[in-house]
Amino acid sequence: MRMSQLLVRTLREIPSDAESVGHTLLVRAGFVRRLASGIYTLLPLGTRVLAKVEAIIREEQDAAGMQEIVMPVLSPYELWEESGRAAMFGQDALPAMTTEGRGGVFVLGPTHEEVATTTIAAEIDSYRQLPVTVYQIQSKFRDEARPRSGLLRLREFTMSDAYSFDANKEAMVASYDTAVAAYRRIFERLEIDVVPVEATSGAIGGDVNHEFMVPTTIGEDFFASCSSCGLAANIEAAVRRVNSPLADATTINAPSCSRISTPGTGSIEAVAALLSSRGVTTTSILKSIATLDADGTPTIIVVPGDREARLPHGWRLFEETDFASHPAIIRGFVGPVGLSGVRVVADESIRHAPHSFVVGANEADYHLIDVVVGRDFDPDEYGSFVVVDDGDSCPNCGAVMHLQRSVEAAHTFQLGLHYSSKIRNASFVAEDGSEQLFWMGCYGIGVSRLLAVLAEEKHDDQGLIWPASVAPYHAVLVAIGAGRNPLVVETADSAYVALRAAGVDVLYDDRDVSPGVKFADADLIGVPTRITVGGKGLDRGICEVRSRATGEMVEIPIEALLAGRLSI
RNA sequence: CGGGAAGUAGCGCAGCUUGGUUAGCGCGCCUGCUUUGGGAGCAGGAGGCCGCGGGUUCGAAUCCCGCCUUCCCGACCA
Repeated sequence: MRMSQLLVRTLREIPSDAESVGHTLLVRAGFVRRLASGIYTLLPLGTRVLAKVEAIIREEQDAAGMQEIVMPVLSPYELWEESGRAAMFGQDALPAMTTEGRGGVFVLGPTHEEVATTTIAAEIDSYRQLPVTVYQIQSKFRDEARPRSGLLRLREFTMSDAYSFDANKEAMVASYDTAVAAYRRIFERLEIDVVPVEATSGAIGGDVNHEFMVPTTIGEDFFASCSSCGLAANIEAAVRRVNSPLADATTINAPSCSRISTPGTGSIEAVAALLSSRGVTTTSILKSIATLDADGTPTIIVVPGDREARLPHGWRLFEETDFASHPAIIRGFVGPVGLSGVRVVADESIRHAPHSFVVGANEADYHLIDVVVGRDFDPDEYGSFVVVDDGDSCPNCGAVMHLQRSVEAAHTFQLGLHYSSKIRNASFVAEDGSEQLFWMGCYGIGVSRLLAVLAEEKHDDQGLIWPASVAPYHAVLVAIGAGRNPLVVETADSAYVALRAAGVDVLYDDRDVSPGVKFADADLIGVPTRITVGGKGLDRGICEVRSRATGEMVEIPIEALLAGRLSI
């Protein structure tokens, strides 16, 4: 490509809407432009990178036996009612992306489990046709409450999504492992360091699943990882080990519990402040959170006052209407003592606490003091119900865990029968002649997001530094003094032809601008190899070849360049 | 959805407090000349619904009200 023709405008100044360095560079170097919040156009350079990332994904998934298909962006609303996800996404998310068409309502797909299941169900009748894994690379639409950080969190973005169909659980696990292995190779080729972590399945459903996290400062996610055994889990799924029992109820010397007036203290901090004269701190208060568990059963989660409660997957916090229908539970003064008909679960760490606690009295403006766990209330269940923090103990080996800020680059799920049991006719005839449901898996890579991650992780003060595997061009040919030196033009033109003939993806900077501009743009855009042809070098029969990443520069004979070679 | 900030030329900004000539500056763009190995110089030029609507006023980029959009923090999140 001749740069004089390339649709690119580099910006010298920092765009006002860009916060992260990586995104700033993508904008300054002319890869992307914002159309609306969370909606971006990819200009030619950005498009080329995206295409190269997609090509790698295609190659590795094809090699793994996965087959590419193209499913529609639009899907009938009825399909989402069938799977139950119309209700799950709720009043806001799906309708916001719904289009009224002739003859029905169609959803702009946020993901494609329903469509994939329907598609495969129509094509596969027999176990003999299994296993099969299909994938597509396509736009997805999500009603993000808050798009952010450029390409990191978009309302419309490109995703590579794959769906596996198997005859039984063992086969599903095998397909899952195959897909995960393909993902690992993809990230290797992209030169992106990913950490597979255990995760929660969110709105997708299913049991076993992993996220591929990229540790980076622009991450909006956290995962906990063990410093010793390597266990890693998303913050939403991570649990901790509570070490050594410390005491039990019988050894605590506390008077029987009593009510105390605590007007207007709807928070742990307020209670601690009010009762500080009694030596009460946030750690001696129990935080009681009213929730509905995955089955809709009212459940109080009890955790130490200084910790954040972790809601297991599928649970949700009480809303106004829930408090209204459970009058015994008083917002701001929830407690585990004396509640009948309400399940209480507690974090393991309070089980053997060596002291009494302050808890909500389930009465407005009152708390209970001198509450002893095991004496005054007995949780129905103990578990790990706090959000893991830096320094907590690994549930596996007990070593210290650390939190890592990161971006979710991919997510893989073993769905089991989650969708095939809901979508009609998602079954096949098994070897024994019986009708069986598909065992499914689904897999997604956030392709657009990878550009943001790459830009953030691969740059220096001068600009972007693309890995060769995805760089928009392999090399940039810079002609110095082309406007006044016919020999430079002649040589550079010939080199451009020769390099292309040799299979080098080359960007030829033939613009009539100063050398400084050409060098600065070459660095900003981040093409891995820069070839400089100038009058001074021509006099000596050489040109310069420089590595963007290392700055290393070698001189090679003009003849080598004209033969399409970039080394001596 | 809660909190904060901001909308003035393609991009980045000043002007607004204290209303009043023709709304400025830098980058970019166009023309000419000079220049040419790390974002050149001189001269000339084009480009504005001052986010939108209403109000106050003789007069509004500037004051008041409403709305929209964008960014940040949080909530939420596949």
